[in-house]
Amino acid sequence: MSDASSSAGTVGKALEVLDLVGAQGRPVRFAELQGLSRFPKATLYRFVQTLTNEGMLSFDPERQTYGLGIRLVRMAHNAWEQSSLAPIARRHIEALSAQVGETVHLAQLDHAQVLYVDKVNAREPLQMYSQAGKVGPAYCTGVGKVMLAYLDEDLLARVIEQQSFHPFTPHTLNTEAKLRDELKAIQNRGYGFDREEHEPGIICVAHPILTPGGRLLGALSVTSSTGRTSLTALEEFVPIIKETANAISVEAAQWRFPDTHQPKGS
Amino acid sequence: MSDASSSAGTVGKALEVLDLVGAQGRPVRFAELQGLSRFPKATLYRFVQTLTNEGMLSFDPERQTYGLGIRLVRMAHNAWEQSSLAPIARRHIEALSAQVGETVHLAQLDHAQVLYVDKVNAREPLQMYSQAGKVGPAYCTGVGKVMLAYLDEDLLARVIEQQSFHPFTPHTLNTEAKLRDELKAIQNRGYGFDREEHEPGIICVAHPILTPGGRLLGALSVTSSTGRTSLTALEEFVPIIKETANAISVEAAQWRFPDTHQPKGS
DNA sequence: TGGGAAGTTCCATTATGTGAAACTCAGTTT
DNA sequence: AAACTGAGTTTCACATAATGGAACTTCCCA
Repeated sequence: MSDASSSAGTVGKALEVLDLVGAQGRPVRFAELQGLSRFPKATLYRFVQTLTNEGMLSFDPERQTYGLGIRLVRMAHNAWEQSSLAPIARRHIEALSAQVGETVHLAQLDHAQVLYVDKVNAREPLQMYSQAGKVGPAYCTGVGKVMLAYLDEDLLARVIEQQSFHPFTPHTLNTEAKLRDELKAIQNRGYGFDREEHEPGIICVAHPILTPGGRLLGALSVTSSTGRTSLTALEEFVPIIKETANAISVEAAQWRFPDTHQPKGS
Repeated sequence: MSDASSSAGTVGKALEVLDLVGAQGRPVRFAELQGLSRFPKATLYRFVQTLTNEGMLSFDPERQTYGLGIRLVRMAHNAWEQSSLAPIARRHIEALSAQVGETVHLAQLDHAQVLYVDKVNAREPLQMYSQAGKVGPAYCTGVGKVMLAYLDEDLLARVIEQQSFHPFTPHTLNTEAKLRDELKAIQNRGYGFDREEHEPGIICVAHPILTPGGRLLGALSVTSSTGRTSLTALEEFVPIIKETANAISVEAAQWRFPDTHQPKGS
């Protein structure tokens, strides 16, 4: 009961361990984990055992290392398929990318971060950091700022608290005040920009995706580089982007389950 | 203590709920879940709460439905990145696909099923069921049979027990005896075929990926359709496929972690 | 062949999970 | 408008399952 922030129950702790393994980016030995986690050896050991038995972690007996398990991949495939946004948006963002000839990102807000859930590359892909499944900062990406702009104040305050405001580039908005001003501008304008705030040379126009009721679903962006085009040129695409966002939103709203209850059979 | 098969601890039960949600393929209401799960209402409720708080499930307040959460997508990205096979194999299978001009699959064995972990489409993609993250039957796919052929007898017996032997097509090997004969043939030959055993018109050549020590890592296949080519023609590719499998295997073996322990800082 | 570190098991203690039942609160139905 | 319904939520006495210090077993390296 000391910090309510993360994980009270057993399940939460187990997931914490899972994240810890995932965060390393490579399979880890037990001892490494022990050093990183707040749990005593025996406790951690049991978690790792359980998770391995459950298929959420995989154990490599040759190397004596634990990695994220294959069951996760399967689950995530389901997650992606059933998330109301990504599968529906697919063909729309493909069409958009084809029309504008640039890379398109689809993102959602995950806690205080941007999660890229899908990406369609331009014919000549940019060399950049994003990728489906990757997370990025919210305060200095086009999609991130646009989504923040459509959060209600309570949540926004909490999310802003968690931003690092690390100055990735000279253009990064590195204070809450600057960010808040930007969010107001986005609210007025209805869309936002990334002015090389996260990666030098990378710019984008981003647009929110809202339910008809105004709830935030996610955001999409058209991304390019200063070498290829300019913000002014990208802004030309806003009408098409807006249309795409709308189309996704409408389709997502129609996405009802067949009926209140389903037949029980397979 | 009735069936030790699935989930003893709390974590296991929570994951069971998670799978249940995932299995529906669409967001579900609480009542639906209740009907499907073995847990009493209050217990199930708490699980769903916990999982939602943890970000493993997402709750849509408009529709009052639960879906798999966004945290899973993030985890899966990590899983894919740190699995010893998929990221390493990427460029190899891309090269292979470019060379042979056909679709290439990379698969691993997940319990008794084939999990497709990556896929590179030919220039003209086939209309077929596979996709990264999807699972398929082991006894009637090229990659599946090849992997079975390199399992040791103990495990093989257990895995075979779990095959349905459903006759997807007239060519499906629908008995254990037929399958066992086929596995022997594969062991002698070093690679295997799919002779329209899973989907009519879909054929492939599959090759195992083994560690230098002989442990099974996965399998890859070159897939095409009877309309486009023949098994005999596909068999021509075996040397290149074998080479690719080898290259992947070698690279996977070198894939050591930097050192026994890592610095603690972020 | 001994010292040390990694990995594993034990078990008394206690925190956590459990689930029947009671409650709330819509949206019906009478 | 009062009673009913059923989904969703909360409560609380009880029991199971998690906890972690300490002891034990490898396995490696000197």
